[in-house]
Amino acid sequence: MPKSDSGTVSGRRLDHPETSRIRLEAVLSALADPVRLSIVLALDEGHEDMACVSFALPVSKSTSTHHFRVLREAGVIRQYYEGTARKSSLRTADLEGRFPGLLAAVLDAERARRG
Amino acid sequence: MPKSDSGTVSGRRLDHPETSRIRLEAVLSALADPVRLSIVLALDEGHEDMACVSFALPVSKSTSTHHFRVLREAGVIRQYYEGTARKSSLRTADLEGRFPGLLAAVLDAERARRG
DNA sequence: GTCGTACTACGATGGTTGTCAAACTACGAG
DNA sequence: CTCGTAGTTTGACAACCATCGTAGTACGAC
Repeated sequence: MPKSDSGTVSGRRLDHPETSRIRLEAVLSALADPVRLSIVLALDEGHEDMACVSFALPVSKSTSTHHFRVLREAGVIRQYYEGTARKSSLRTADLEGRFPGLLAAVLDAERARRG
Repeated sequence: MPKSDSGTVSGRRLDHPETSRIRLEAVLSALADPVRLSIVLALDEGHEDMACVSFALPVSKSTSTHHFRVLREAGVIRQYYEGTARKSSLRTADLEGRFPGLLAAVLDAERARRG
């Protein structure tokens, strides 16, 4: 059984792409969904230790799981288990290194749109 | 019958969104396709007066038409008729005004990926 | 151990998308 | 007018995607 570095046993492997293998198209289509944009925006505003359930998304739990997985597999977020909760954080530095200015531009645009 | 300002009669209306109504998600998903990214990259590299056919895209004519329309309706490009040819140009300034840094970041990333 | 919480996995469904071929339209040249 | 070129439109199809409900798993608390 694999152990995560936070000390808890995870029933499933969470595979994140290496920074150098993050694909531009995957990131763009990951960000091209309103629900996922909300998640990314919330993570950027300091809610790094939020569990999935605390986002109050307008979709069901299974749909949430789906969106978080899309973001993770695209390389936009990192997820790790902590007890029964799954914490998420933005891969800000990784994305900035690979696609300079991209994430910031998207976040600025979305923040402007919201008022 | 509507006349375009280039002097030729167009059989169909080409509706472009106003700059202020360009939606972030539409732009992101328009750019999240390899064929469309190729088009945008080519337009940015100075082929502004290219007709659709000169892009040598790896898809059929009708698929080309489809992709150009998606880009136009998202507000990424502008199209106008000139004889039988349909010329396209990037709405660089419009996009920069609405989503500062976004297009540049995407173009840089894609150019880097292509070597 | 049992219970509750948080999330995942599976299966289904309706909608969107990328693709094509075939038929059509608009323009310019001869 | 006829022909060729450039692009559109339509209809089709398969693949994908966002969504859901239900059932299941992993963990912490008790």
